[in-house]
Amino acid sequence: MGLITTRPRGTEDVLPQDTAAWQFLVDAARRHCSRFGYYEIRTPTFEHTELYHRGVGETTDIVEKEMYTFKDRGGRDITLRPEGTASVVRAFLEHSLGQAGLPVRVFYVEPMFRYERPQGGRLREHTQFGVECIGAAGPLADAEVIELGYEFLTGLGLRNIEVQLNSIGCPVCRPGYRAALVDYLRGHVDELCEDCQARLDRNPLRVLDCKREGCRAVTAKAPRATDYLCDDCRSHFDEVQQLLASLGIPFTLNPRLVRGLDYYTRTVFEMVHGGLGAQNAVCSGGRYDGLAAELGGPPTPGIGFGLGLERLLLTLRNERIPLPEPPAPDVMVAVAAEGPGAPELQQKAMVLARDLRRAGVAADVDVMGRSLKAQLRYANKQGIRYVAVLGEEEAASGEVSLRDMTAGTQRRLSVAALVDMFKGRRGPLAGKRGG
RNA sequence: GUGAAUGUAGCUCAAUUGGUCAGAGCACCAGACUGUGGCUCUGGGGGUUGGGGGUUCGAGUCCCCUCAUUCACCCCA
Repeated sequence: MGLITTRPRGTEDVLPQDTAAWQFLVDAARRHCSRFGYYEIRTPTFEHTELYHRGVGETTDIVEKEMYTFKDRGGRDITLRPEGTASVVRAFLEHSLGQAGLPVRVFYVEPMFRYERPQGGRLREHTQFGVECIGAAGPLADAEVIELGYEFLTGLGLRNIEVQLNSIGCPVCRPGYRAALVDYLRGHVDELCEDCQARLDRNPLRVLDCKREGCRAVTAKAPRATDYLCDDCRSHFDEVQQLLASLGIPFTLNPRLVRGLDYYTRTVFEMVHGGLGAQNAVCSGGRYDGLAAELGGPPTPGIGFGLGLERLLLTLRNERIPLPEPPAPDVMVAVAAEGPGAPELQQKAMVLARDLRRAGVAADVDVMGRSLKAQLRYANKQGIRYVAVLGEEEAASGEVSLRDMTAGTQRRLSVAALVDMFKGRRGPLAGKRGG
């Protein structure tokens, strides 16, 4: 394969046989969100690079090494969106969306770009379904957002979704915790891996989710964020848990859960599913009470999550959860053409197909000029159930021979009767198609 | 960015220790007494063996580089 017939690394083509499943997922997300009173928002695919430096944080992996950043022809510093929350909060501030009343509840389904080494369930371009609830500071909003994500996943038929929950405090209590954590870790520096030794100064909380055995052994006995929460954070976290319990959403507390983005405060969560390999988080999010102010707007609390659709699709397929296949046309108009009369019959076939389509029927027609046998083979392979054969004889009497490919039966009927027969049908018949 | 494995027709894979080894199955196209699919049979198209360089009389088979894929790490959706 040459360069021009190969897609860029970490990207994916969604082929015709897969688009029905994609549309189903996106539709499901939209319906689900509208049930919760969330409205769709669309933001640009690229933003000023500064938005992510300020919003996501200078020391995060995303900003340090994963962004697709470039200068446009006007010399502006631009970055392809690596995550959704910063853009949404930016739009919230730019358009003063809060004026319409709080909270502002929105969702999006948009592509994200991160320069990472591709792996199962991890791409350089992926699609994220995310929601944001902006303006509500209390635990009710946390519970609502988590409920929305959890019900979405289980509603698709997924079993064994594990909700992991933690609280990483706020500007009041986190410094104290951070100091305690650093203090503890300093006593075990030599047991930490190189990466974590570097993290100690830059972003000590991140040492907690290191997977290396040595580090895990150290952090297993490290102070926990939840033991250092201030009174407000403590009660907030307790109430979130009570609410989840009363909503019937099972969860487990994971003190190692810290999330890689700087804007998180208080509640952070992930929904994981086994069978995804190392990339097992299908949905994750948290509260970001300081983000709006960080971006120069009035202090405004918020909470949301991001959910990777490629990863979700992978999980659904692994779990053998049935997904829609693209429907085949209802009927195909085939031409039984012999000799000099062929062009005229082909024209009539095109006209008949047009009339069917005008009547709302999904109709295929041969454009290859192939033999009747080949046309039938084609119809069979495409899963088209009915073939209307148009030959000299039929054309002369304004009829077609309608063949039912499933039953193997055939009968003559007028063109008008054919259109009527399909006209009443609601939606295309299901059929198999492609690979 | 680190480590490992892999890379032969659209797909799944063959090809003794480097020497007719560029093949098979499926798929595709076309035929099988000429207006009819699915089954069967016959025939056909299709690959500069990911790309580049090197060793050799000769490389898909050995060496180097590069690109890509997969898995793990890093991290995340």
